[in-house]
Amino acid sequence: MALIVEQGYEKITVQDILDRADVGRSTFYAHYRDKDELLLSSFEHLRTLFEQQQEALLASRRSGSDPDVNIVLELFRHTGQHHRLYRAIAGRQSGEMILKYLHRYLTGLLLPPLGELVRKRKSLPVPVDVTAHYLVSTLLSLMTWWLDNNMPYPAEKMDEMFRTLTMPGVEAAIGSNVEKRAYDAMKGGHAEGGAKAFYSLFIDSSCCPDK
Amino acid sequence: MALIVEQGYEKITVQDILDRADVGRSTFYAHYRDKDELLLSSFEHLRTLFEQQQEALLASRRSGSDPDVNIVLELFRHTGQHHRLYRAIAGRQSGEMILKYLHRYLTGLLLPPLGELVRKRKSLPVPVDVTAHYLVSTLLSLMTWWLDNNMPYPAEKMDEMFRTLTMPGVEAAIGSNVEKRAYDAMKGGHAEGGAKAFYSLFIDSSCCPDK
DNA sequence: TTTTTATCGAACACAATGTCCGCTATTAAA
DNA sequence: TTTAATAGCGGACATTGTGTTCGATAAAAA
Repeated sequence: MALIVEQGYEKITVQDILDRADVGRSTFYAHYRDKDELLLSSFEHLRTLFEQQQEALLASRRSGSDPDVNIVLELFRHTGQHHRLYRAIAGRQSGEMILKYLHRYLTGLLLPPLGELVRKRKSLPVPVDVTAHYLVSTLLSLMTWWLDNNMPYPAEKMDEMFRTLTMPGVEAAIGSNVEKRAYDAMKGGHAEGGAKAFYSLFIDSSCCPDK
Repeated sequence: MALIVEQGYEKITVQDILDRADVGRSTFYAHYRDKDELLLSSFEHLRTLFEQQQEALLASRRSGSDPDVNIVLELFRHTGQHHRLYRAIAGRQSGEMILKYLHRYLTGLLLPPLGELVRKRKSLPVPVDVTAHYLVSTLLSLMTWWLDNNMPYPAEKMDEMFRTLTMPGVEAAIGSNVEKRAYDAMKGGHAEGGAKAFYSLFIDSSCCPDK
């Protein structure tokens, strides 16, 4: 991870990793097929950690008064908590391989609730897959910016900015007017109770897909 | 370009290029330092072509009744016109190098008018640099999607979708309310006359920076 | 004590990069 | 038309990086 931030993922050679980790060449290849697999496995650890924490959080909230979990906020919190690692994974110096992986993963997270939301509508100003692609790209680009600039704002502020930028547009894109209240409530700082349909795009109860 | 679409930029070797172009090894290195420089030079040709066309378009419009040029629409038109090349440059199979270059270029195009727009405002819900980063990433991601999916919609429709998705959010991000009319006018399909301030973000008269 | 397991380092084949040099067309100048 | 300059060709080469193999060594498990 340090090497990624130092010289960029693509430029790293296996020898660099060997020297830094003080490990023999054959030892490395006994564990990983190549550079990519090493990075992927590191990310997998973080991903399962995140999903376990979300599951725990969801369980604790289910008994409480507010059972909702804001996925985007939790993502910012999680990446901020492990910012040194995620800066390597999703930052400027990261590689294409892992960014594509992240894009797919986030799409899997955001697409189901979005699809559910537009299921009943017939014609949309913007097709769903475009909107989904847009949402994931935006989230990823905001995260990258945040991590690369040493997180100048708290996760909560980033979540707020993400919503401010994307929500009105998505609302227009899915041709919703019923959910106007959700956005207004959200903009006020906290959106509890009442308006669900649109806001629930990220207030998801099924955040852990492979389970 | 064909090789990029076939096997992805990163995987291409200089030998592949030599074989496909039926060119000697030393000939290649007499003209370009490496793979990157070859792609960059190809893109430079397209970029200057675009800027020249924009200049011509601007000159012809200046005499007419509507002197405005919609940069985003022109970008979609231009990339659509050379879609085979741009699919290699900005598509799924493209490399990180050129995408970063594109990002910088588009930022140079969109940042000045955006900065001009928020010059007078004191505090913003979302900082300008975040909004700029967001806008460029969104535009780039929509273009990539469009090219990779064989351009299922005309450039005009893509421009419309881009606006539908981003404009309301940007409006909220720069704390504008005066420009509400601009967005409404735009949403109607065509926004001529009247509302300028916000809409002019992309209706730019200084589209060719290096001049 | 014996066996299993993990690591090490050296060596190797292979692929790709970028450079060098001498040969040969083609083209432009003398 | 002859001559000189230019551009391209292709083979050879040093270098760097990749991924594999093998025998030796040390520590942990049986």
